[in-house]
Amino acid sequence: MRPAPTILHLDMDAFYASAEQASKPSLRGKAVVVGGLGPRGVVATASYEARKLGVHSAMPTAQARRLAPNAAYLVPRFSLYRTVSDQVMELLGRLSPLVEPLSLDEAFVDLEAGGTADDSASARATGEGLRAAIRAVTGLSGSVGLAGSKMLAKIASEEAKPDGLFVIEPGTERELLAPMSVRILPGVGPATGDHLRRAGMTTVHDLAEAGEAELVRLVGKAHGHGLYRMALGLDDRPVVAERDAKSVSVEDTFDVDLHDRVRVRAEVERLAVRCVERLRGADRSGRTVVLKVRRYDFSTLTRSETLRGPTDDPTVVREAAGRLLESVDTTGGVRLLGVGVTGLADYTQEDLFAQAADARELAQRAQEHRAPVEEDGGEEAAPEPDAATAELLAARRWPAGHDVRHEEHGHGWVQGSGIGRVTVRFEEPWSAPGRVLTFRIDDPLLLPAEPLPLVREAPDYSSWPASLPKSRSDAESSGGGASSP
DNA sequence: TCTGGGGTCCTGACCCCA
DNA sequence: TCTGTGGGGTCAGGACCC
Repeated sequence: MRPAPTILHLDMDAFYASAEQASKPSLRGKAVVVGGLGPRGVVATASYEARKLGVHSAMPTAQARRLAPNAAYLVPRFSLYRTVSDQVMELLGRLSPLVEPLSLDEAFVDLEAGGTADDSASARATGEGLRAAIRAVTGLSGSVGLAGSKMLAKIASEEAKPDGLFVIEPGTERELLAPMSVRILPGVGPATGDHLRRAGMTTVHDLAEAGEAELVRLVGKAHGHGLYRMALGLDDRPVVAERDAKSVSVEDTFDVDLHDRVRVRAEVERLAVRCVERLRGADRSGRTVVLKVRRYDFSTLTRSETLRGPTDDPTVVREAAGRLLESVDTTGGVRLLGVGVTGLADYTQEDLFAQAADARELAQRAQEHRAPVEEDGGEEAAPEPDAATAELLAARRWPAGHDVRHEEHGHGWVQGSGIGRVTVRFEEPWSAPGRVLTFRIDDPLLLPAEPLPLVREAPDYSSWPASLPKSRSDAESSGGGASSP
Protein backbone atom coordinates (compact mmCIF):
# COMPACT_ATOMS: atom_id res chain seq x y z
CA MET A 1 0.00 0.00 0.00
CA ARG A 2 1.39 3.35 -0.98
CA PRO A 3 1.45 6.26 1.41
CA ALA A 4 -0.27 8.49 -1.16
CA PRO A 5 -3.20 7.95 -3.56
CA THR A 6 -1.09 8.07 -6.73
CA ILE A 7 -2.63 5.18 -8.68
CA LEU A 8 -5.25 6.60 -11.00
CA HIS A 9 -8.07 4.63 -12.57
CA LEU A 10 -9.94 6.25 -15.43
CA ASP A 11 -13.32 4.95 -16.55
CA MET A 12 -15.14 6.70 -19.39
CA ASP A 13 -18.83 7.15 -18.59
CA ALA A 14 -21.17 4.86 -20.61
CA PHE A 15 -18.49 5.07 -23.25
CA TYR A 16 -20.08 3.69 -26.44
CA ALA A 17 -23.44 5.30 -25.75
CA SER A 18 -21.86 8.65 -24.86
CA ALA A 19 -19.77 8.59 -28.02
CA GLU A 20 -22.94 7.97 -30.03
CA GLN A 21 -24.74 10.82 -28.30
CA ALA A 22 -21.80 13.15 -28.94
CA SER A 23 -21.80 12.06 -32.56
CA LYS A 24 -25.58 12.42 -33.05
CA PRO A 25 -27.10 15.63 -31.65
CA SER A 26 -30.65 14.29 -31.92
CA LEU A 27 -29.82 11.55 -29.38
CA ARG A 28 -28.51 13.80 -26.62
CA GLY A 29 -30.58 13.46 -23.47
CA LYS A 30 -32.33 10.40 -24.94
CA ALA A 31 -32.17 6.71 -24.09
CA VAL A 32 -29.51 5.09 -26.29
CA VAL A 33 -28.66 1.39 -26.34
CA VAL A 34 -25.56 0.11 -28.14
CA GLY A 35 -25.22 -3.60 -28.74
CA GLY A 36 -26.15 -6.55 -30.90
CA LEU A 37 -29.48 -5.95 -32.63
CA GLY A 38 -30.13 -9.47 -33.90
CA PRO A 39 -32.54 -11.87 -32.20
CA ARG A 40 -29.75 -13.02 -29.90
CA GLY A 41 -28.03 -9.70 -29.32
CA VAL A 42 -27.08 -8.32 -25.92
CA VAL A 43 -26.56 -4.78 -24.70
CA ALA A 44 -22.96 -3.55 -24.70
CA THR A 45 -23.64 -0.13 -23.19
CA ALA A 46 -26.76 1.81 -22.25
CA SER A 47 -26.83 5.58 -21.82
CA TYR A 48 -27.71 6.87 -18.37
CA GLU A 49 -31.18 7.78 -19.67
CA ALA A 50 -31.68 4.13 -20.72
CA ARG A 51 -30.31 2.88 -17.40
CA LYS A 52 -33.06 4.78 -15.62
CA LEU A 53 -35.51 2.54 -17.50
CA GLY A 54 -33.74 -0.56 -16.20
CA VAL A 55 -31.54 -1.33 -19.21
CA HIS A 56 -28.00 -2.45 -18.41
CA SER A 57 -24.97 -4.10 -20.00
CA ALA A 58 -25.18 -7.81 -20.82
CA MET A 59 -28.99 -7.72 -20.88
CA PRO A 60 -30.56 -9.38 -23.94
CA THR A 61 -31.49 -6.66 -26.42
CA ALA A 62 -34.97 -8.15 -26.76
CA GLN A 63 -35.51 -7.54 -23.03
CA ALA A 64 -34.14 -4.00 -23.36
CA ARG A 65 -36.62 -3.30 -26.15
CA ARG A 66 -39.47 -4.25 -23.86
CA LEU A 67 -38.18 -1.98 -21.08
CA ALA A 68 -37.25 0.91 -23.37
CA PRO A 69 -39.24 0.59 -26.60
CA ASN A 70 -38.55 4.20 -27.59
CA ALA A 71 -34.80 4.13 -27.08
CA ALA A 72 -32.41 4.41 -30.04
CA TYR A 73 -30.85 1.01 -30.79
CA LEU A 74 -27.45 1.15 -32.48
CA VAL A 75 -24.78 -1.35 -33.45
CA PRO A 76 -21.29 -0.56 -32.10
CA ARG A 77 -18.89 1.47 -34.27
CA PHE A 78 -15.55 0.33 -32.99
CA SER A 79 -13.54 2.46 -35.37
CA LEU A 80 -15.03 5.58 -33.77
CA TYR A 81 -14.52 4.29 -30.23
CA ARG A 82 -10.94 3.33 -31.02
CA THR A 83 -10.19 6.80 -32.36
CA VAL A 84 -11.57 8.43 -29.22
CA SER A 85 -9.81 5.87 -27.04
CA ASP A 86 -6.49 6.66 -28.72
CA GLN A 87 -6.98 10.35 -27.90
CA VAL A 88 -7.68 9.52 -24.26
CA MET A 89 -4.74 7.12 -23.97
CA GLU A 90 -2.50 9.77 -25.51
CA LEU A 91 -3.47 12.17 -22.73
CA LEU A 92 -2.83 9.48 -20.10
CA GLY A 93 0.60 8.86 -21.60
CA ARG A 94 1.45 12.47 -20.88
CA LEU A 95 0.91 11.84 -17.18
CA SER A 96 3.16 8.83 -16.85
CA PRO A 97 5.12 6.23 -18.81
CA LEU A 98 3.23 3.62 -16.77
CA VAL A 99 -0.24 3.42 -18.35
CA GLU A 100 -2.08 0.09 -18.33
CA PRO A 101 -5.08 0.05 -20.66
CA LEU A 102 -7.75 -2.46 -19.61
CA SER A 103 -10.08 -1.87 -22.54
CA LEU A 104 -11.01 0.95 -24.92
CA ASP A 105 -12.53 2.97 -22.09
CA GLU A 106 -10.51 2.10 -18.99
CA ALA A 107 -6.92 2.37 -17.82
CA PHE A 108 -4.66 2.56 -14.79
CA VAL A 109 -1.96 5.23 -14.53
CA ASP A 110 0.92 5.29 -12.06
CA LEU A 111 1.19 9.01 -11.34
CA GLU A 112 4.18 8.64 -9.07
CA ALA A 113 6.22 7.03 -11.84
CA GLY A 114 5.32 9.96 -14.06
CA GLY A 115 6.21 12.57 -11.48
CA THR A 116 2.77 14.11 -11.95
CA ALA A 117 1.64 13.55 -8.36
CA ASP A 118 3.23 12.49 -5.13
CA ASP A 119 0.62 13.37 -2.56
CA SER A 120 -3.11 13.56 -2.16
CA ALA A 121 -3.47 17.20 -3.22
CA SER A 122 -1.34 16.92 -6.34
CA ALA A 123 -3.05 13.66 -7.32
CA ARG A 124 -6.44 15.30 -7.03
CA ALA A 125 -5.29 18.27 -9.11
CA THR A 126 -3.89 15.96 -11.77
CA GLY A 127 -7.10 13.93 -11.83
CA GLU A 128 -9.27 17.01 -12.27
CA GLY A 129 -6.92 18.33 -14.94
CA LEU A 130 -7.21 15.02 -16.76
CA ARG A 131 -10.99 15.08 -16.68
CA ALA A 132 -11.00 18.60 -18.10
CA ALA A 133 -8.52 17.64 -20.81
CA ILE A 134 -10.57 14.60 -21.83
CA ARG A 135 -13.70 16.70 -22.07
CA ALA A 136 -11.95 19.36 -24.14
CA VAL A 137 -10.30 16.94 -26.53
CA THR A 138 -13.04 14.32 -26.95
CA GLY A 139 -16.21 16.03 -25.75
CA LEU A 140 -16.86 13.10 -23.40
CA SER A 141 -16.76 12.69 -19.64
CA GLY A 142 -14.70 10.24 -17.65
CA SER A 143 -14.64 9.33 -13.98
CA VAL A 144 -11.42 9.18 -12.03
CA GLY A 145 -10.56 7.11 -8.99
CA LEU A 146 -7.41 7.72 -6.97
CA ALA A 147 -5.97 5.42 -4.33
CA GLY A 148 -2.82 3.70 -3.21
CA SER A 149 -3.50 0.49 -5.17
CA LYS A 150 -5.14 -0.67 -8.37
CA MET A 151 -8.02 -2.41 -6.66
CA LEU A 152 -8.90 0.64 -4.58
CA ALA A 153 -8.44 3.07 -7.46
CA LYS A 154 -10.94 1.04 -9.46
CA ILE A 155 -13.41 1.00 -6.59
CA ALA A 156 -12.87 4.76 -6.25
CA SER A 157 -13.74 5.41 -9.91
CA GLU A 158 -16.87 3.34 -9.43
CA GLU A 159 -17.80 5.64 -6.53
CA ALA A 160 -16.98 8.68 -8.68
CA LYS A 161 -19.40 7.77 -11.48
CA PRO A 162 -20.79 9.47 -13.36
CA ASP A 163 -18.53 12.36 -14.29
CA GLY A 164 -16.73 12.68 -10.96
CA LEU A 165 -13.54 12.12 -9.01
CA PHE A 166 -13.13 10.13 -5.83
CA VAL A 167 -10.05 9.71 -3.64
CA ILE A 168 -9.53 6.89 -1.16
CA GLU A 169 -7.03 8.22 1.34
CA PRO A 170 -4.58 5.58 2.56
CA GLY A 171 -5.57 4.52 6.04
CA THR A 172 -9.29 4.82 5.38
CA GLU A 173 -9.68 1.90 3.00
CA ARG A 174 -10.69 -0.86 5.44
CA GLU A 175 -13.37 1.32 6.97
CA LEU A 176 -14.66 2.22 3.52
CA LEU A 177 -14.64 -1.35 2.21
CA ALA A 178 -16.13 -3.06 5.28
CA PRO A 179 -19.84 -2.43 4.59
CA MET A 180 -19.56 -2.94 0.83
CA SER A 181 -20.87 -6.05 -0.94
CA VAL A 182 -18.34 -8.77 -1.68
CA ARG A 183 -19.24 -8.20 -5.34
CA ILE A 184 -17.26 -4.94 -5.28
CA LEU A 185 -14.01 -6.95 -5.16
CA PRO A 186 -12.43 -7.82 -8.49
CA GLY A 187 -12.78 -11.52 -9.23
CA VAL A 188 -16.03 -11.93 -7.29
CA GLY A 189 -18.73 -12.52 -9.88
CA PRO A 190 -22.17 -14.12 -9.63
CA ALA A 191 -20.89 -17.63 -8.91
CA THR A 192 -18.36 -16.74 -6.21
CA GLY A 193 -20.78 -14.18 -4.79
CA ASP A 194 -23.45 -16.86 -4.41
CA HIS A 195 -20.95 -19.30 -2.96
CA LEU A 196 -19.89 -16.79 -0.32
CA ARG A 197 -23.47 -15.78 0.43
CA ARG A 198 -24.40 -19.40 1.11
CA ALA A 199 -21.49 -19.48 3.56
CA GLY A 200 -22.99 -16.43 5.26
CA MET A 201 -20.65 -13.81 3.84
CA THR A 202 -22.16 -10.84 2.04
CA THR A 203 -19.90 -7.91 2.94
CA VAL A 204 -16.18 -7.28 2.68
CA HIS A 205 -16.16 -7.13 6.49
CA ASP A 206 -17.50 -10.71 6.60
CA LEU A 207 -14.59 -11.87 4.43
CA ALA A 208 -11.98 -10.18 6.59
CA GLU A 209 -13.56 -11.73 9.69
CA ALA A 210 -13.71 -15.22 8.17
CA GLY A 211 -9.94 -15.41 7.84
CA GLU A 212 -7.67 -16.67 5.11
CA ALA A 213 -7.92 -20.39 5.90
CA GLU A 214 -11.71 -20.36 5.66
CA LEU A 215 -11.68 -18.49 2.34
CA VAL A 216 -9.11 -20.88 0.88
CA ARG A 217 -11.29 -23.78 1.98
CA LEU A 218 -14.31 -22.20 0.27
CA VAL A 219 -12.98 -20.96 -3.03
CA GLY A 220 -9.57 -22.56 -3.50
CA LYS A 221 -5.99 -21.61 -2.85
CA ALA A 222 -5.18 -18.83 -5.30
CA HIS A 223 -8.58 -17.20 -5.17
CA GLY A 224 -8.96 -17.52 -1.39
CA HIS A 225 -5.57 -16.04 -0.67
CA GLY A 226 -6.19 -13.12 -3.04
CA LEU A 227 -9.69 -12.53 -1.72
CA TYR A 228 -8.49 -12.31 1.85
CA ARG A 229 -5.82 -9.77 0.99
CA MET A 230 -8.28 -7.69 -0.96
CA ALA A 231 -10.76 -7.76 1.91
CA LEU A 232 -8.03 -6.19 4.03
CA GLY A 233 -7.50 -3.55 1.34
CA LEU A 234 -4.11 -5.03 0.42
CA ASP A 235 -3.08 -5.09 -3.23
CA ASP A 236 0.47 -4.56 -4.44
CA ARG A 237 0.03 -5.38 -8.12
CA PRO A 238 2.08 -2.90 -10.15
CA VAL A 239 0.78 -0.89 -13.08
CA VAL A 240 2.12 -2.75 -16.14
CA ALA A 241 2.45 -0.76 -19.34
CA GLU A 242 2.95 -3.43 -21.99
CA ARG A 243 1.02 -6.66 -22.06
CA ASP A 244 1.33 -9.16 -24.85
CA ALA A 245 -1.85 -10.89 -25.91
CA LYS A 246 -1.90 -14.59 -25.01
CA SER A 247 -4.53 -15.76 -27.43
CA VAL A 248 -6.48 -14.68 -30.48
CA SER A 249 -9.97 -15.92 -31.20
CA VAL A 250 -13.10 -15.24 -33.21
CA GLU A 251 -16.58 -16.51 -32.59
CA ASP A 252 -20.05 -16.13 -34.02
CA THR A 253 -23.47 -16.67 -32.55
CA PHE A 254 -26.01 -17.63 -35.19
CA ASP A 255 -29.46 -16.08 -35.40
CA VAL A 256 -30.89 -19.60 -35.57
CA ASP A 257 -29.21 -22.83 -34.48
CA LEU A 258 -27.29 -24.70 -37.15
CA HIS A 259 -28.27 -28.33 -37.66
CA ASP A 260 -26.63 -29.16 -40.96
CA ARG A 261 -23.27 -30.74 -40.28
CA VAL A 262 -21.90 -29.53 -43.62
CA ARG A 263 -22.84 -25.95 -42.79
CA VAL A 264 -21.28 -26.30 -39.32
CA ARG A 265 -18.07 -27.51 -40.90
CA ALA A 266 -18.08 -24.61 -43.39
CA GLU A 267 -18.59 -22.10 -40.59
CA VAL A 268 -15.70 -23.56 -38.60
CA GLU A 269 -13.43 -23.20 -41.63
CA ARG A 270 -14.59 -19.63 -42.19
CA LEU A 271 -13.85 -18.78 -38.55
CA ALA A 272 -10.43 -20.43 -38.77
CA VAL A 273 -9.56 -18.22 -41.74
CA ARG A 274 -10.77 -15.09 -39.92
CA CYS A 275 -8.77 -16.09 -36.85
CA VAL A 276 -5.60 -16.44 -38.89
CA GLU A 277 -6.22 -13.05 -40.51
CA ARG A 278 -6.26 -11.52 -37.04
CA LEU A 279 -3.25 -13.54 -35.94
CA ARG A 280 -1.24 -12.38 -38.93
CA GLY A 281 -2.46 -8.84 -38.46
CA ALA A 282 -0.80 -8.94 -35.06
CA ASP A 283 2.37 -10.47 -36.52
CA ARG A 284 2.00 -13.51 -34.32
CA SER A 285 1.76 -17.24 -34.70
CA GLY A 286 0.37 -19.81 -32.31
CA ARG A 287 0.78 -23.40 -31.32
CA THR A 288 -2.56 -24.52 -29.89
CA VAL A 289 -5.78 -24.42 -31.89
CA VAL A 290 -9.01 -24.26 -29.89
CA LEU A 291 -12.51 -25.01 -31.12
CA LYS A 292 -15.47 -23.73 -29.12
CA VAL A 293 -18.99 -25.04 -29.58
CA ARG A 294 -22.06 -23.76 -27.78
CA ARG A 295 -24.96 -26.10 -28.27
CA TYR A 296 -28.68 -25.47 -28.54
CA ASP A 297 -29.06 -25.79 -24.74
CA PHE A 298 -26.27 -23.25 -24.09
CA SER A 299 -23.88 -25.92 -22.88
CA THR A 300 -20.40 -24.97 -24.06
CA LEU A 301 -17.51 -27.23 -24.80
CA THR A 302 -13.99 -26.66 -26.06
CA ARG A 303 -11.58 -28.96 -27.83
CA SER A 304 -7.95 -28.13 -28.41
CA GLU A 305 -4.99 -29.52 -30.25
CA THR A 306 -1.37 -28.53 -29.75
CA LEU A 307 0.79 -28.57 -32.83
CA ARG A 308 4.49 -29.39 -33.03
CA GLY A 309 5.36 -25.74 -33.52
CA PRO A 310 3.69 -22.34 -33.82
CA THR A 311 1.91 -21.62 -37.09
CA ASP A 312 0.10 -18.81 -38.86
CA ASP A 313 -0.83 -21.01 -41.80
CA PRO A 314 -4.56 -20.82 -42.54
CA THR A 315 -4.60 -24.33 -43.95
CA VAL A 316 -3.02 -25.78 -40.82
CA VAL A 317 -5.42 -23.98 -38.47
CA ARG A 318 -8.43 -24.80 -40.63
CA GLU A 319 -7.54 -28.48 -40.76
CA ALA A 320 -6.86 -28.66 -37.03
CA ALA A 321 -10.21 -26.99 -36.28
CA GLY A 322 -11.88 -29.45 -38.64
CA ARG A 323 -10.32 -32.41 -36.84
CA LEU A 324 -11.44 -31.03 -33.49
CA LEU A 325 -14.99 -30.67 -34.79
CA GLU A 326 -15.07 -34.38 -35.55
CA SER A 327 -14.92 -35.16 -31.83
CA VAL A 328 -17.97 -33.01 -31.07
CA ASP A 329 -21.56 -34.17 -31.16
CA THR A 330 -23.62 -31.38 -32.73
CA THR A 331 -26.95 -33.16 -32.98
CA GLY A 332 -29.64 -30.95 -31.50
CA GLY A 333 -28.14 -27.81 -33.00
CA VAL A 334 -25.31 -25.34 -32.58
CA ARG A 335 -25.85 -21.71 -31.56
CA LEU A 336 -22.22 -20.55 -31.45
CA LEU A 337 -18.94 -21.59 -33.00
CA GLY A 338 -15.51 -20.18 -32.24
CA VAL A 339 -11.94 -20.80 -33.32
CA GLY A 340 -8.95 -19.54 -31.37
CA VAL A 341 -5.20 -19.87 -31.23
CA THR A 342 -3.17 -19.79 -28.00
CA GLY A 343 0.44 -20.41 -27.11
CA LEU A 344 1.36 -17.35 -29.15
CA ALA A 345 4.87 -16.80 -30.42
CA ASP A 346 6.37 -13.87 -32.27
CA TYR A 347 5.92 -14.13 -35.96
CA THR A 348 8.71 -16.19 -37.46
CA GLN A 349 9.63 -16.24 -41.08
CA GLU A 350 9.42 -19.72 -42.49
CA ASP A 351 9.08 -20.38 -46.16
CA LEU A 352 8.65 -17.20 -48.17
CA PHE A 353 7.11 -18.94 -51.18
CA ALA A 354 4.72 -20.96 -49.08
CA GLN A 355 3.71 -17.83 -47.23
CA ALA A 356 3.04 -15.92 -50.41
CA ALA A 357 0.79 -18.73 -51.58
CA ASP A 358 -0.95 -18.69 -48.21
CA ALA A 359 -1.51 -14.97 -48.44
CA ARG A 360 -3.16 -15.36 -51.82
CA GLU A 361 -5.32 -18.13 -50.54
CA LEU A 362 -6.21 -16.13 -47.45
CA ALA A 363 -7.24 -13.13 -49.51
CA GLN A 364 -9.30 -15.26 -51.82
CA ARG A 365 -11.05 -17.12 -49.05
CA ALA A 366 -11.76 -13.93 -47.16
CA GLN A 367 -13.34 -12.57 -50.32
CA GLU A 368 -15.47 -15.68 -50.73
CA HIS A 369 -16.57 -15.69 -47.14
CA ARG A 370 -17.57 -12.06 -47.12
CA ALA A 371 -20.23 -12.81 -49.69
CA PRO A 372 -23.73 -12.93 -48.20
CA VAL A 373 -24.50 -16.26 -46.58
CA GLU A 374 -27.74 -16.59 -48.47
CA GLU A 375 -25.94 -17.27 -51.73
CA ASP A 376 -25.32 -20.91 -51.09
CA GLY A 377 -26.63 -22.40 -54.28
CA GLY A 378 -26.97 -21.12 -57.85
CA GLU A 379 -26.71 -17.37 -58.01
CA GLU A 380 -28.30 -16.11 -61.19
CA ALA A 381 -31.89 -15.00 -61.59
CA ALA A 382 -32.40 -14.98 -57.85
CA PRO A 383 -36.11 -14.80 -57.08
CA GLU A 384 -37.49 -11.75 -55.26
CA PRO A 385 -36.43 -12.12 -51.63
CA ASP A 386 -39.24 -12.49 -49.12
CA ALA A 387 -39.92 -9.63 -46.71
CA ALA A 388 -37.85 -11.05 -43.86
CA THR A 389 -34.85 -11.65 -46.10
CA ALA A 390 -35.17 -8.17 -47.62
CA GLU A 391 -35.14 -6.67 -44.16
CA LEU A 392 -32.09 -8.71 -43.20
CA LEU A 393 -30.26 -7.60 -46.34
CA ALA A 394 -31.12 -3.95 -45.71
CA ALA A 395 -29.94 -4.15 -42.08
CA ARG A 396 -26.71 -5.75 -43.18
CA ARG A 397 -26.03 -3.13 -45.80
CA TRP A 398 -27.09 -0.15 -43.68
CA PRO A 399 -26.38 -0.95 -40.01
CA ALA A 400 -28.31 1.21 -37.55
CA GLY A 401 -26.21 4.12 -36.36
CA HIS A 402 -23.55 3.96 -39.05
CA ASP A 403 -22.48 7.07 -40.92
CA VAL A 404 -23.55 7.83 -44.47
CA ARG A 405 -23.09 10.63 -46.95
CA HIS A 406 -25.68 11.73 -49.46
CA GLU A 407 -24.58 13.73 -52.45
CA GLU A 408 -27.34 16.31 -51.96
CA HIS A 409 -28.10 16.18 -48.25
CA GLY A 410 -24.62 15.77 -46.76
CA HIS A 411 -23.52 13.75 -43.72
CA GLY A 412 -25.94 11.65 -41.71
CA TRP A 413 -26.50 8.34 -39.99
CA VAL A 414 -28.76 5.37 -40.51
CA GLN A 415 -31.78 5.56 -38.26
CA GLY A 416 -33.28 2.34 -39.53
CA SER A 417 -33.73 0.13 -42.56
CA GLY A 418 -35.99 -2.55 -43.90
CA ILE A 419 -38.12 -3.62 -46.85
CA GLY A 420 -35.93 -1.93 -49.41
CA ARG A 421 -35.79 1.40 -47.58
CA VAL A 422 -33.24 3.13 -45.41
CA THR A 423 -34.05 6.05 -43.12
CA VAL A 424 -31.32 8.60 -42.56
CA ARG A 425 -31.02 11.51 -40.15
CA PHE A 426 -28.84 14.27 -41.55
CA GLU A 427 -26.77 15.87 -38.82
CA GLU A 428 -23.18 16.31 -37.66
CA PRO A 429 -21.69 16.22 -34.15
CA TRP A 430 -21.61 20.01 -34.03
CA SER A 431 -24.87 20.74 -35.81
CA ALA A 432 -28.39 21.10 -34.44
CA PRO A 433 -30.56 17.98 -34.56
CA GLY A 434 -31.20 17.27 -38.21
CA ARG A 435 -34.09 16.19 -40.40
CA VAL A 436 -34.99 12.64 -41.36
CA LEU A 437 -35.34 11.38 -44.94
CA THR A 438 -36.01 7.94 -46.40
CA PHE A 439 -34.34 6.44 -49.48
CA ARG A 440 -34.33 3.23 -51.45
CA ILE A 441 -31.52 0.99 -50.17
CA ASP A 442 -29.91 1.08 -53.60
CA ASP A 443 -30.05 4.88 -54.01
CA PRO A 444 -26.84 5.65 -55.91
CA LEU A 445 -26.43 9.03 -54.17
CA LEU A 446 -26.24 7.42 -50.72
CA LEU A 447 -22.90 5.96 -49.61
CA PRO A 448 -21.41 4.65 -46.36
CA ALA A 449 -19.09 7.20 -44.71
CA GLU A 450 -16.40 7.43 -42.05
CA PRO A 451 -17.36 8.81 -38.61
CA LEU A 452 -16.71 12.51 -38.09
CA PRO A 453 -14.61 13.67 -35.12
CA LEU A 454 -16.71 14.43 -32.04
CA VAL A 455 -15.11 17.84 -31.48
CA ARG A 456 -14.88 20.15 -34.49
CA GLU A 457 -11.82 22.09 -33.41
CA ALA A 458 -9.89 20.18 -30.77
CA PRO A 459 -7.99 22.57 -28.51
CA ASP A 460 -4.22 22.41 -28.51
CA TYR A 461 -3.19 20.14 -25.67
CA SER A 462 0.29 19.44 -26.99
CA SER A 463 1.98 21.01 -23.97
CA TRP A 464 -0.39 19.48 -21.40
CA PRO A 465 0.00 18.81 -18.46
CA ALA A 466 2.70 21.45 -18.05
CA SER A 467 0.06 24.05 -18.89
CA LEU A 468 -2.03 23.02 -15.89
CA PRO A 469 -2.10 25.38 -12.94
CA LYS A 470 0.88 24.50 -10.79
CA SER A 471 -0.06 22.44 -7.79
CA ARG A 472 1.84 22.64 -4.57
CA SER A 473 3.77 19.44 -5.12
CA ASP A 474 4.67 20.30 -8.69
CA ALA A 475 6.78 23.05 -7.28
CA GLU A 476 8.13 20.90 -4.48
CA SER A 477 9.06 17.86 -6.50
CA SER A 478 10.46 19.63 -9.55
CA GLY A 479 13.99 19.33 -8.22
CA GLY A 480 14.11 15.89 -6.70
CA GLY A 481 11.64 14.00 -8.88
CA ALA A 482 9.11 11.58 -7.48
CA SER A 483 9.73 10.67 -3.90
CA SER A 484 9.18 7.23 -2.51
CA PRO A 485 8.85 6.08 1.07
C1' DT B 1 -36.97 -13.83 -21.41
C1' DC B 2 -33.11 -16.04 -22.96
C1' DT B 3 -28.47 -15.04 -22.46
C1' DG B 4 -22.32 -11.32 -27.48
C1' DG B 5 -17.48 -11.21 -28.33
C1' DG B 6 -12.91 -10.93 -26.95
C1' DG B 7 -10.07 -11.97 -23.63
C1' DT B 8 -7.54 -13.74 -18.78
C1' DC B 9 -6.70 -16.83 -15.05
C1' DC B 10 -7.37 -20.96 -12.22
C1' DT B 11 -8.27 -25.84 -11.25
C1' DG B 12 -8.30 -30.67 -11.76
C1' DA B 13 -7.53 -34.79 -14.44
C1' DC B 14 -4.39 -37.20 -16.97
C1' DC B 15 -0.04 -38.49 -19.03
C1' DC B 16 4.88 -38.69 -19.52
C1' DC B 17 9.31 -38.54 -17.69
C1' DA B 18 13.23 -38.33 -14.64
C1' DT C 1 13.64 -53.87 -12.11
C1' DC C 2 9.91 -52.28 -9.42
C1' DT C 3 7.62 -48.66 -7.00
C1' DG C 4 6.79 -44.13 -5.63
C1' DT C 5 6.95 -39.25 -6.31
C1' DG C 6 7.00 -34.82 -8.13
C1' DG C 7 7.13 -31.64 -11.99
C1' DG C 8 5.69 -30.09 -16.39
C1' DG C 9 2.76 -30.21 -20.40
C1' DT C 10 -1.81 -30.86 -22.26
C1' DC C 11 -6.66 -30.68 -22.18
C1' DA C 12 -11.35 -29.33 -20.62
C1' DG C 13 -14.19 -26.58 -18.01
C1' DG C 14 -15.51 -22.73 -15.12
C1' DA C 15 -15.43 -18.05 -13.46
C1' DC C 16 -14.61 -13.51 -14.33
C1' DC C 17 -13.74 -9.03 -16.74
C1' DC C 18 -15.11 -5.14 -20.00
